[in-house]
Amino acid sequence: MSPEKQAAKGMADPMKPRGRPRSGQAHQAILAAALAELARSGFRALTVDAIAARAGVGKMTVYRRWPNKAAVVMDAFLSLVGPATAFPEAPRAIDRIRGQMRLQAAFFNGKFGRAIKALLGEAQFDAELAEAFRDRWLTPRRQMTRRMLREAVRQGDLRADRDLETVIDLLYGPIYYRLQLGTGPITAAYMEGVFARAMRGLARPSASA
Amino acid sequence: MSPEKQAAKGMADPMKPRGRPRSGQAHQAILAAALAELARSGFRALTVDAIAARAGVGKMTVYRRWPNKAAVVMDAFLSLVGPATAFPEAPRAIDRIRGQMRLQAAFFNGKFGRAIKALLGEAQFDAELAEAFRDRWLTPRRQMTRRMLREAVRQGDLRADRDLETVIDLLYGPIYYRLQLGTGPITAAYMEGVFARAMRGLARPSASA
Amino acid sequence: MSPEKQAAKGMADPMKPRGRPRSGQAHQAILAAALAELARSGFRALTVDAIAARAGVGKMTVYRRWPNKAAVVMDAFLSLVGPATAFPEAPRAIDRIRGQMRLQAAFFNGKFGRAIKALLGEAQFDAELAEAFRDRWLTPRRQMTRRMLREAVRQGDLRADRDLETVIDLLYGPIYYRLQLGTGPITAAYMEGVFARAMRGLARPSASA
Amino acid sequence: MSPEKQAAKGMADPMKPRGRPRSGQAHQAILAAALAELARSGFRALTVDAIAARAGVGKMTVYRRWPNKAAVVMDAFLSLVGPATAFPEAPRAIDRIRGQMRLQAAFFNGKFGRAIKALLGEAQFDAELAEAFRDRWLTPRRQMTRRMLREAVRQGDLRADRDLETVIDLLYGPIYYRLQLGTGPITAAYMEGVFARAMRGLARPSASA
DNA sequence: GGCTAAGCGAGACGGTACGTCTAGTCTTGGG
DNA sequence: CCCAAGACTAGACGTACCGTCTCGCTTAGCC
Repeated sequence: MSPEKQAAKGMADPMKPRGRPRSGQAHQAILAAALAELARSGFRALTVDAIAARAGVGKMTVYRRWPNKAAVVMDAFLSLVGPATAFPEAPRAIDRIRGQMRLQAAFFNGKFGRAIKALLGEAQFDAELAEAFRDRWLTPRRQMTRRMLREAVRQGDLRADRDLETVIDLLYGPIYYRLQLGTGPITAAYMEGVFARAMRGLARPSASA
Repeated sequence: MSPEKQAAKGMADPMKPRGRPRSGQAHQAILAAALAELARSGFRALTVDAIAARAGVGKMTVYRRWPNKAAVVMDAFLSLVGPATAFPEAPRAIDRIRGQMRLQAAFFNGKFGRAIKALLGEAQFDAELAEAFRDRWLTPRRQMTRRMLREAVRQGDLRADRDLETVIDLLYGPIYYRLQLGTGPITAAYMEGVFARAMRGLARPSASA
Repeated sequence: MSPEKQAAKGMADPMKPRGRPRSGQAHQAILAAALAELARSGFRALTVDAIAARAGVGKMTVYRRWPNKAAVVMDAFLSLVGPATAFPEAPRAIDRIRGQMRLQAAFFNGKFGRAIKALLGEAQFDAELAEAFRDRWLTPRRQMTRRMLREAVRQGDLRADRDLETVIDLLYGPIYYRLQLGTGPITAAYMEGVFARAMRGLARPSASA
Repeated sequence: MSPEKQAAKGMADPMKPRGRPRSGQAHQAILAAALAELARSGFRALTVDAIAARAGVGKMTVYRRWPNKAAVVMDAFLSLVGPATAFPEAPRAIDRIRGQMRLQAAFFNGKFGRAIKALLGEAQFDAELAEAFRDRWLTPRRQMTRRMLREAVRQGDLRADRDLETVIDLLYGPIYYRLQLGTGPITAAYMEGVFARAMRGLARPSASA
């Protein structure tokens, strides 16, 4: 998926590189073009020819670096959004989580939301793409969330829980669900609702004995 | 999407239908063939030609009834699974919900799970398909769940909640999340975990005051 | 090809016709529509659906009377031009032939020329159509020409010739040649040139001894 | 029609050609396959898919070079028969013409005759195809005939004639007429008959004064 | 007046080929 | 060995039209 992985195909990694070196300029141009085409046409209508043409690059140069169209677009997307949706600063970890959920809601509502939908949709048909999505988008964010959750437990705001994965799913599942299924708007208020119910629980206090 | 909607395109709906009526036999044969091809090849590899050939039907007969391959397969899928994943009987509504969640987990693990993934993925690119998915798969199930939730409130097991939509998202979001993102297996145990945490809440009892 | 031939398929020709009789009105409407479509779209672009629609007739009603689209158009064409291109009156038969050749030139230049081209073109792929063209267009005209030639021989203007077929070919071959190959305009002057050279011969008088 | 003409569509003809050059091998393979399919199935039944498959070539490669199926087959035909039906050697030009007419009769009776019929038929519906037929089949042959006719005049066998076009039509019109209309067999004897009558003329010697 | 047979307008049917499109690979000449 | 350009194979797509079939109805002659 990544250029490094591509390059590793040749066996002579530590050897001195021969011939004309790859143009970093081309790399950037391709990513930019991919992003532009993604915005213009959406994922499906977008063609590799169009990306190459817009980048002023041969198609071969694209395929030398990425195995297929989905991978290019995925990389373009990730290169762009990498640092976004961080956890805002706050004294209590629980508030940082809540803040991040609000940020994510805003994020999912813009054009990035559409891009994520498309990429995630395509990933249903392409295992490698799905892996890339998990490894480079999802996992880092879950990692961060896990850290926050542990901190919140330490600070006495959350119960200790052996299975943080499920906890994360409970908090973030609903937002992806709405994004993909389109059952309603993804607003800050909605995220607050999810957060509050997840914290407090749905059962009547007396009943859960 | 559905044939009825198709037919409604003509302006003279209440008029008596003229000409040779559409063959219900062909309709059924196409749906069956679509299902068979879906099982054999998966959604992407499956072709309309193959469906038509297997159904012993001209390609035109397929395209006369559905606008594209996704719509056919969606209809085929829905015609099959329509009645599945019902709420099992139980004295308390809250237990019926939990039971249904376990059933759904099983359901999502089989070939239906793969079909749903594919359909849901495709729906990210096709608004009409997305609508069909919502209207014919999702909405009826949410409707049913809503009824169950109200019953559970009446029976004193759940808090009253003005926003049942969010409650449903909290319960079912995680399962779709795992299905689509592949972050872990969808087991009965997982569903129990989701259910339990959603009921009890994540916060330390004292903290949520 | 003709309706009579169609009707003769049943074995009980002399039997009294049963059931609803065929509508003469539909027959005429179809021929008229075929002609109109021929003028509008040319032979290739013209569709049976269009003919039927314009005639306000079901497609079946067309196919009950003619075996295929070429046959309809051929009939439409012949019904129209039947009496045209007759031999003009003149005291000497040789002049009637020359006159008819001039008429034919004019005829081939109009829209009928285009229709003949198309019909003749199509006939290269359809034996039945070719037969119809020969039987109903060509043969009657050749018959007439043969009679004229014999008369001209009797009147002392032509040599006696055992093989009138070749003579006719010599006179009329060139006009069809130009029509089909498009090597030049089909004018009255051209026809005169053909006629004159055919009469007088190409060889130097002394040389042909 | 021809590949050169195709290529000329781009505006930068004198520019150095960039990118991978078109494969001459593919070109030849397609023509050969087209010929084979023409022999096997006839013009109408022959499909572009079959040509491409037999040539081991993608359909796109066919359509990149020719605008439609008729154009391919025409090119294939012309590339094959280019040099055929030459004028046989003889001391007197008039005999060379007569000899060529006999050769042409033989030629038109074989499978080439059927191909010419089909191509000529198709050309009635396709102006470009007709042009190709004229430019690459007909015109060169007429050119040659014109030269022969002039030589025969010089040798004293033919009258001088200002309008050689009409003379050629008189000699060759009948053969195409029979080929297209099917009014009789195209034999050497028939050609002799045409030739003789054209030379000597049809009129009674005394009458044509 | 009812019966039977065939024709009627409409339009769906099976089939087949078309010409277009895109993905991903290969091949030029030049850097 | 990389690059831009663009041709390559492969194969699905959606459209078009052919000639046939089927529906509910009408129109005739015969009983």
